[in-house]
Amino acid sequence: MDTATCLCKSISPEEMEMITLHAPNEETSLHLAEFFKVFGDATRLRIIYFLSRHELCVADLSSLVQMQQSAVSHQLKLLRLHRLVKTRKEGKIVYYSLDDKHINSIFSIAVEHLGENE
Amino acid sequence: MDTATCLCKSISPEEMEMITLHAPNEETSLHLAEFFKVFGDATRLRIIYFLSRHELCVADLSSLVQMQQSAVSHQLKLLRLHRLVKTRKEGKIVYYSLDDKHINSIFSIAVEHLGENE
DNA sequence: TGGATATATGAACATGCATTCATATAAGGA
DNA sequence: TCCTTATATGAATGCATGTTCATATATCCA
Repeated sequence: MDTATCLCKSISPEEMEMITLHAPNEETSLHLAEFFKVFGDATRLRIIYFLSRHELCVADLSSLVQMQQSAVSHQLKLLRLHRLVKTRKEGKIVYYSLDDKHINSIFSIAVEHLGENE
Repeated sequence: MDTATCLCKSISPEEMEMITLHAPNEETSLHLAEFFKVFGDATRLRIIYFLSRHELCVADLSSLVQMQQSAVSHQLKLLRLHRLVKTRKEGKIVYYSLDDKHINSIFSIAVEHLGENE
């Protein structure tokens, strides 16, 4: 692991410098990675799908995704932490709904990508 | 874990049925999750960033992301598997470049999301 | 052919994380 | 107040995965 000089001589030192300078810093790439990680789980994706169709309580989500209430609660906590869902409490019942308008755009692009391969 | 009937009575059985019927099947959500998982790692994100700026050989990538050549190769293999990068061989040197036009759109949306929170 | 360089890859290891189980909290009803 | 129901949460567990080390393959050069 030496300094970032181009070994292949296919790219000028100036260009190399530019690329390095404008690279996202460690913090930024970590944040981005954390964000994408949230979508990297089938259960969470299904939860997000159901919430995109209708506001739902935990029990309903639990039966829709066919997972234990505890598992769903844990996942919802993570989604809340990343501000992808919001809650509304009514007595004992907590209603969850989506809290991010970007989600659908991100999904459609991902689906496009998958559609083009194979 | 019982069948998907609405427990909260906040949503009609017909609507519940519709939501369930149109839900992405297990295979689809798994594929989507796999796709997002690829972006859920800071090292891979940095590799993708550098490749978005310039075609690069493994050694250059290795010094740019400051990781061992082996680690970079492993990650590149994963990116290749998901058809996010493509390769071009010239003698001993293998040049990598991006092979997905959706990547930038996905990134800009993610950055938007992060920008809006805090 | 032998050596050097660029890249790929398998095994090992450590860490992260999704799920489960048990239990806590909170609210409503009897 | 006691019981039931809805949700949250901490600890434990098992599996996935990123990195490293050692080594294999492939290409170029002398």
